[in-house]
Amino acid sequence: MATERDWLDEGLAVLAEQGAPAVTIEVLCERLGLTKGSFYHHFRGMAAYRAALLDHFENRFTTEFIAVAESGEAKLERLLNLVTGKGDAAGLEVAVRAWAQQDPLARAVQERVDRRRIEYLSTLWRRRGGEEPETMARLLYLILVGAGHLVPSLTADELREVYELAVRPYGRS
Amino acid sequence: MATERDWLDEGLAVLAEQGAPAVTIEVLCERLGLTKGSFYHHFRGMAAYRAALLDHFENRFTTEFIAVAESGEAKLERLLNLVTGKGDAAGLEVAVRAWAQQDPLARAVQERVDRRRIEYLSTLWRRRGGEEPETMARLLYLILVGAGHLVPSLTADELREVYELAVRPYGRS
DNA sequence: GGAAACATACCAAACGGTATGGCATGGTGG
DNA sequence: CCACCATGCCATACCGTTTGGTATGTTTCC
Repeated sequence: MATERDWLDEGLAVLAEQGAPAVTIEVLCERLGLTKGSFYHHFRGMAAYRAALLDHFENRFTTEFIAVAESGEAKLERLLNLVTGKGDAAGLEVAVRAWAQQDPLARAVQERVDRRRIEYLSTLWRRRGGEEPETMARLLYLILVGAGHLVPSLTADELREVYELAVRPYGRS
Repeated sequence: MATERDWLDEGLAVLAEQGAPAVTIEVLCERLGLTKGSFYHHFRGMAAYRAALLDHFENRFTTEFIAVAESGEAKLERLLNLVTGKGDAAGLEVAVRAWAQQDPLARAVQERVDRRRIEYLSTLWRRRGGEEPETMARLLYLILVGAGHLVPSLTADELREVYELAVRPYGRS
């Protein structure tokens, strides 16, 4: 028995592994072990599903982005781990950005996601008493995004070096 | 009358605008105003074309990356312009990175491209007498990559601010 | 010099396979 | 009864590939 949430989570997984064009009803059905009848019970059609999927992505990966960082000290450290860390988060980002280049709706979502994340980093930096929080937030975010796209990925140590060089005058966090 | 080079340039354009899955023989033929017979005159088949396309990309967008920077003073400035500047260069980067996630050959190409660019930035920084050239090269490159993926793009001024903040202790270039 | 053979670049059409979204019907368990 | 799902089918579109043919040079060789 599958819930709507299951369909959406599986969609994000397919997105991360194979990109937006691979997110089809048949692929989802096969991976979930269900059939099309089930899909059409939960969603009006493919267009509605895609919209719901983007909504799901926006909620999970901005809210979660912030929530992970907020859950404890060394917030920036946690964000770095989130980028290098668990498997397909980076792949998902890559896939969505490629999707955003072709689909206006996906682009709108990506735009909100980027803006909200940068805003959060800005308040985070301001909270620490850093200077130029807006620009510094952009710098940190560009590093995060870049690190998620580099081939091959930087090692954790290399990324830490880069990060420390970027925040040089302020020391570690 | 089309040359093999025309097919490859058009392929890069399709790649930048619509992503790797859209690079099909039919799409290329329509855009070039030619037919499939012409395609099969120049290439053995789709597999051979894709390999040639990746090769074409690697040559143009690493060699060109370096050549643009080397052609005059203020080399890092020129690289920034290359990112924000002319149209679909950023879109091409996004598309190829998405492609690299699914195709091993594309991934190998992307890996070489990233490595060569970082190596070049490293020598550039070393030439200026900067400290920690390897790490600084990675920092600069992550900013470039991140900037090319952000939605919406940073303005030229915003990007310049970020860049100046990153190289803070060394002043402008 | 001139005909024959070849090379280059392209066109038109069709084929075979596959994937896809969509839907209609029928079943099952709570 | 109804949410939930299985099965089966359709119509379509797409895509790589093959084949055969056209038109224009270009070389070869008697």
